[in-house]
Amino acid sequence: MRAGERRPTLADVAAEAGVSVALVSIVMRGAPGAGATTRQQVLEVARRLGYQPDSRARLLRSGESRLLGVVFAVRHPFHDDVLTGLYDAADRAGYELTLSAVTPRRDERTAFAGLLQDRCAALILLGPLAPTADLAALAERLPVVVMFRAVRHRAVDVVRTDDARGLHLAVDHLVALGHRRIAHVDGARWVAAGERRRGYQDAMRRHGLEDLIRVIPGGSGEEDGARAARLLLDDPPTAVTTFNDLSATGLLDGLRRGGLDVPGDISVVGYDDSSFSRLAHIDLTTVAQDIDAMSTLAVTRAIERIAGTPVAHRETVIPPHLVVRGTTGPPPMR
Amino acid sequence: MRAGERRPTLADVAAEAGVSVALVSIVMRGAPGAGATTRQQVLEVARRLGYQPDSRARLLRSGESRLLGVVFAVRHPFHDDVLTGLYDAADRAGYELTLSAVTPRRDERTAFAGLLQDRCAALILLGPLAPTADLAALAERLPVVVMFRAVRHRAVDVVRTDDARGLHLAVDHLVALGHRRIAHVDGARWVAAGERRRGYQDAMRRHGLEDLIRVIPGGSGEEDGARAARLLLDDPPTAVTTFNDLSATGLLDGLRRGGLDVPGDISVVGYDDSSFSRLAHIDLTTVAQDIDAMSTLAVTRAIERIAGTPVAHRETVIPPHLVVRGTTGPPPMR
DNA sequence: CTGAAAGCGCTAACAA
DNA sequence: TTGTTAGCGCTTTCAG
Repeated sequence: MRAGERRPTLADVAAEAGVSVALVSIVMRGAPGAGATTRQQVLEVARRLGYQPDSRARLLRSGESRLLGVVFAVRHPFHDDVLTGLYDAADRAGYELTLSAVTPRRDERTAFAGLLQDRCAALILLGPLAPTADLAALAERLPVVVMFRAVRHRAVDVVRTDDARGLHLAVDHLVALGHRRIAHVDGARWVAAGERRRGYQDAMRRHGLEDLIRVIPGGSGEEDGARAARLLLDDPPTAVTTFNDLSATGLLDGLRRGGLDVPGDISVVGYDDSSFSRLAHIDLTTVAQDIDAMSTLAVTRAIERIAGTPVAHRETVIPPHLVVRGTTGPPPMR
Repeated sequence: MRAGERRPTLADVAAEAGVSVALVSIVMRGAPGAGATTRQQVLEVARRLGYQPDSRARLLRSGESRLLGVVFAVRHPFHDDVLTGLYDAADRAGYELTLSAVTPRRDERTAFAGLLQDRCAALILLGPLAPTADLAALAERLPVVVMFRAVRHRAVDVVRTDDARGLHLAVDHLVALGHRRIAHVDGARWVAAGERRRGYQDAMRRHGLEDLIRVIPGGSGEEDGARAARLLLDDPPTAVTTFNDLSATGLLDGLRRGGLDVPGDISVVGYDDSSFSRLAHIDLTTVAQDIDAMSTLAVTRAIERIAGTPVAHRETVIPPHLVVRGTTGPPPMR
């Protein structure tokens, strides 16, 4: 960029084209009310001058922001896929996305504040950890759609997966293969951990296996899975469901180091269908959430709220599906 | 959000506090020129009304944007770490970041355009794939800092890793362990692949191993690594360097399936220190880039350009370092 | 179909 | 220390 050069404004284009600014505005927005010839000319001048409309001024004047703020967390491979879906959905709806990341050194509060100042019309939060009260306070100011987490508050919209059903699918799959001694590695206090644990317990009961229910303390990291493996090695079940894929990979490694073959001796099911779960040497059977559907739903819901459309349900729960890969198979013969 | 409720403006706060808008503006910015008592009062009213300054109006008026646009790609675990570093650096410098993602269905052009409309003061691009001419055209409009890629154009600033040196480190490490037959799995046409390949070749020559230079066609994905493994199994070397971690994991899997022990029979070195390379069961020796230093440098450079500070070098090249983990060891005895 | 004028929420002169 | 005033670049009436 050469110094001293000002970016061209509407007025510059208007002057150069010999028309009024209002007309240029009409042309740039593609709004009706300009002759085809004039339109061509203006467009040509704008291109030549390298004119870029200033979205700040535009939004400021028009009052409407058509801007959706998204808060996501880095190092969640899962969120990357969601962003992809959200961009698609926003694009289809004629909205822009503005992103604010949560990083190890940038908390949710900061991420929220940034978006608030940008005058987003609504916020979409991916698996926020903030207490419900904070989310409710936010929702006081603008429509808030929370994804991948249940929030029991009437001001907050929720689009999440039926996590209990996810574990039903996992257990059903294992039982169909012939497993009975199925353990679950828990997700501790993480978002959705409780529902997944209860899903596991329900499913076991439904199959008449309540006496074999076994919940192992865990967490969201690989090391949590590895720790769980150590706890299981003394008396290994024939199959394990887990809170998430990362924990499952740690578990896999721990079990193999302990001399067990997967899936020969023991089957493992993850949760999330993370990108690394697809890697050939991990090849994890896992529960996948329908990210595209959920993204579309979240954007639609946000826009409905912005428009003030009455919405019947605050919470939308999407069924997950099972992706069967190489870490599950029949139990070993006795 | 209850419908019909307008967000409070400066004027609302001023009216409520019984002072002028200018004074409120001064207080909200923390600028000098307001009495302590008034300041307290105004702040209190603002808090009570839930006033949030409108950064768009603020920026529009002040002319300065203090906004850095960042283009990153989704599904690059590496970029997550860079974002973390960039937020830190921007925060220290008193700048805001606005993110625009490249996704499988949202190309770089679109990502650039979005930021341009937001009137960023400068752009930071993480490993852009766009041709140099496009980047130069962008740099015509505002300062552009490219990271993780060499761009030979006087209008574009570059902060990148000395990738050749990265492969020198890898080869030196392997040679020190006693390896001589070291192959390199190439990154095809990807950003930086050429320099890494040349780094490998140089290092081999420096160690008098030019006759043992062996470049295997590859790519950036796991499947490329797996394919390379098949090519190597006929006549395996004792060590392999790779274009990146993902390719290395595919290679690892392919080699192990082919009956080789890593690192007993063959050592493998990745590149990037991706988060998954740290997973205990992958535990990949890899070349790490100094992300924090590079992030700080990129932000600093962008701000220098915005301010019009004369900058001596357009290109800053940072040395990488080797992270030794479990996939490298001495070559097998003969 | 086109132009003139007002004002979005804010900051920065300047005046009081 | 405080208030008044004039815009930033744009959209949006409302006249012509």
